[in-house]
Amino acid sequence: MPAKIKKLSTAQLSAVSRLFGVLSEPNRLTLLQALHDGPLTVNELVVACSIKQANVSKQLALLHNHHLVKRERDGTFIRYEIADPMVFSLCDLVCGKVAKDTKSAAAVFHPEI
Amino acid sequence: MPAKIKKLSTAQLSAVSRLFGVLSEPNRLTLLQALHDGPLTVNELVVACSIKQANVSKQLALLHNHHLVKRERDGTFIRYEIADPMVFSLCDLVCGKVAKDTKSAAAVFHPEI
DNA sequence: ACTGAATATGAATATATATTCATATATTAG
DNA sequence: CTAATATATGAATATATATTCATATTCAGT
Repeated sequence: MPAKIKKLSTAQLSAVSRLFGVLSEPNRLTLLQALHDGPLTVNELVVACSIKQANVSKQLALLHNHHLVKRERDGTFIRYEIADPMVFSLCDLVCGKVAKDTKSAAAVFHPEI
Repeated sequence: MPAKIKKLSTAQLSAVSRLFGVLSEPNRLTLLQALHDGPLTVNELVVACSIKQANVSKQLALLHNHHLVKRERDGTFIRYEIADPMVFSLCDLVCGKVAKDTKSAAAVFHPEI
């Protein structure tokens, strides 16, 4: 029997779901991943991720609104960086899950005896 | 300087984003939360969560496709339960993040000195 | 086989979100 | 102030997703 948990209010649930929503877009994950090793400017991200500049700007704005990245001006450049490394914990968990499911799906076709 | 990570392929990124997407919907989170304390039938979920039956069925199907819940027949009933408690780890992380951000947002209006 | 109850699903609609282009804003250098 | 460059944003479009209603399916009991 699982331990009791404090149930979230609908407001909390919608906040949580919104944050998950931010992570539910491949381009945004790509950007976060690119920022893993350190800060990058918008244009560096455009190049590194092969995403159009307008799109990069918008996705970064979204990530920034949700406090997942922070930014710092450097002349005409703006350097973005990870604001909360927690995103990587999240991605690790989900990634592990995905890997496990993929593996067991594969096992259906190649059962081990 | 953050440690190097193995970069995910675009296929992996899209799988990860899809799973986050599953968690990006308040009704689905409500259903998962309701299942936290143990298995429930579809109708019990309909009542507990105040979501229409057709919608509950569809969201459960989605959760099932992504191996987040499993089901078991019991006569005409179908009992759903959490398949992977990892979802609660995920929710805890995100919930903590949301709480922190909410708090610091509030601090803007009520700075401590 | 028929009935009633539980669950699932197709079609229609509404709503949100991503993407792109064109353009605006902001900053620095001259 | 002007030009050049980096970034952001508005408008338009395309695409996906949630929701609902009506109906189909599945199972137990008679």
